[in-house]
Amino acid sequence: MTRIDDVARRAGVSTATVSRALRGLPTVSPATRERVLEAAAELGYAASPSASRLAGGRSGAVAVVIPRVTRWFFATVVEAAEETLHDAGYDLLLYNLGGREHARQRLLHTANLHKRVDAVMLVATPLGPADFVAVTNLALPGVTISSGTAVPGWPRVLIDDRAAAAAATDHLLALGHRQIAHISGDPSDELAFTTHIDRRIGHRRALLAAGVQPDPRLDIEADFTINGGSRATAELLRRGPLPTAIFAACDEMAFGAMATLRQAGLRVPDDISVIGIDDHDVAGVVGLTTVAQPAAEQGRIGARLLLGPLGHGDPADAVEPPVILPTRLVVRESTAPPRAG
Amino acid sequence: MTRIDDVARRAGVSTATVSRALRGLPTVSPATRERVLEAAAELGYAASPSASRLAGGRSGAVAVVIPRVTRWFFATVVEAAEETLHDAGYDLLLYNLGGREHARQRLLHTANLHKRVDAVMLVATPLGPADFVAVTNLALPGVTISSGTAVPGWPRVLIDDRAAAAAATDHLLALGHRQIAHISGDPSDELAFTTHIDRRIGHRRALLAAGVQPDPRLDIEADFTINGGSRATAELLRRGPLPTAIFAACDEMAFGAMATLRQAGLRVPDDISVIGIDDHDVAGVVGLTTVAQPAAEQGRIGARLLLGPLGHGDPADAVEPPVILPTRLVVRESTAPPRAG
DNA sequence: CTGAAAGCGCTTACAG
DNA sequence: CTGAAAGCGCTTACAG
Repeated sequence: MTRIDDVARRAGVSTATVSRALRGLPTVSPATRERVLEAAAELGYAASPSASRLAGGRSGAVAVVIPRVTRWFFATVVEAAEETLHDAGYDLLLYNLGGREHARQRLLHTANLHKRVDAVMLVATPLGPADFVAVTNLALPGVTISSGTAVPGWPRVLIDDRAAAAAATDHLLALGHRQIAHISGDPSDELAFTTHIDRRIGHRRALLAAGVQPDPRLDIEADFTINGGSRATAELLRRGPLPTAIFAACDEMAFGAMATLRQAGLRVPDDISVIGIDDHDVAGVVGLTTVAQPAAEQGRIGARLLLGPLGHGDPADAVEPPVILPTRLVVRESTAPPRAG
Repeated sequence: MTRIDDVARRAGVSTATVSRALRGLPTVSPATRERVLEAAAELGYAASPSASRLAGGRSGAVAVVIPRVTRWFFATVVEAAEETLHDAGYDLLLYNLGGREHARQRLLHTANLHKRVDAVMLVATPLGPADFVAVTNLALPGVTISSGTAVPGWPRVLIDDRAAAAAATDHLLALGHRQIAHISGDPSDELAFTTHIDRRIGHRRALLAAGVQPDPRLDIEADFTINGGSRATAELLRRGPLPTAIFAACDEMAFGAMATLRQAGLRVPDDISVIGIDDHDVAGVVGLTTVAQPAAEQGRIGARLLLGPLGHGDPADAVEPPVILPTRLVVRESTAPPRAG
């Protein structure tokens, strides 16, 4: 493998100069820089990230921590972040927690992370008090996406989950629905993964604002997957009373709800309306009405905010107040007024 | 940060011994090992991957290269591989090519990759002749998933794409269909991403075996996404003649087809049948008949085959002939006999 | 603007 | 079974 001294020899300079020239430091004469770049290109040289990290502290990699790549929102965030990061020359270490508590522990409470990466992107990752301390002690730049709690010094990118949920519920209310079921996360699971909590709050507020008393029997929890939405809906059907509409806290759960309703012989929206949040790629296919959120944009903006402190960003990207992205209601065919009677 | 000599001091041994004890080398007395492990635990020590890589050559990371995380198959493969890899103590570097040719070039033709990772997992990644040489020169262990061409010395995990496609077409033929459209990839795009080529071959062979002459007007290309499937189907409707069934080379394109048919006022399966390949999570939701392939298993097996050469695997996992996983027809509601008349 | 030298934190022969 | 020492390939003060 070509090393830095191969380049140095070829360019007739010291390794220190090669290092400086390649990293674009200003303290190199244009002529020298040219010669170095040429030699490096001819040799197909690229600095060893390990050696760079050891000597200089920069690893050239960013950790992206998500709950599950197989969920639409997270895959979309990762895809956008990946492109931004790689374009800036950073590698992406993917940590898919997958609901495994030990995976979260291992990641957060290990000295390893900050020896490996220059920055961290935390996507909807629950942070208990101990985790919070661990993350803070990381002393790494970071960004938080779709996360209720703020990490000191880290920018945040998110949507207004309460407003998004309220918009969904308001849509159903405006159609005349009063028996509206809500499928969301486990309400007792506080941690800092506040998405489902905020969505539930937005839903209830919208209900109360319209003079509708929330019915606990219509409030059911699931795990934000299609299967979870199916099971929750089956439980809803079993339990009674039958709502006239279902508001699922994410599109995937709404898909599950639609499937289960269909299997139960109920038509959407004739018998029951369904609405979600996300605007998943498939939403258009099944005609799901939803509150769209910009997932790719959250990943892209998050990555850019990370690059700032790493010296690769546009200073204009450096914001302190949270970046709150807009959502919008997308009406399709899964919602309609409740049946008369 | 705690370093190896902190642990050495605390355990009353040399750094060499700490290194050996922590990596489980046999040349350490049980008593000493115990003391070292204890000291390391108390200090929360974890070796710096960069230093390890530099000194010993192992980076503790694996590169996973995929076309697009946002597609079901790839997300599922990545999720399974991630779990297997992290459980073995390896980090996962994600390279999402995203159809960007420069991303592929940069990745494959850069000296960087093998300075960063210990092994490579290539998922459905096209390899031109030059790429092929580059990958071979990497001199890294690797595995290939869902890829037509073999890299010398790398195990392969895949399904029999021709058989899977033939199974789909056979199902339609058995129902009585004769005008069967096929939506797949660009037939002129050979590279080594042979998935769509093999699926088309399987389809045509099934047709011919049943005495049906393939109609070029019913053969249309798309990009394996939902939108691609929509557009292809719109084109099919425009072009005529209307087929009685559509076989999409992946479920996502089938979803797009279903959506477009619905918008065109055509009912599935009454007016037209649709079948896919994958068994995407959503397939059950929309009642799509499909040929299921085990995506997570491909990721899991691929990761295990990678761990073997890295000294972490079960030797029993070391196979040379390609691992060909079974597929199976899953009949749902999107296929039915063609309308009489 | 450039170079010589030290040092980053490990692992690996080499001795014993 | 254990340790002293060299070395992995860079970057960074420190000089000049």
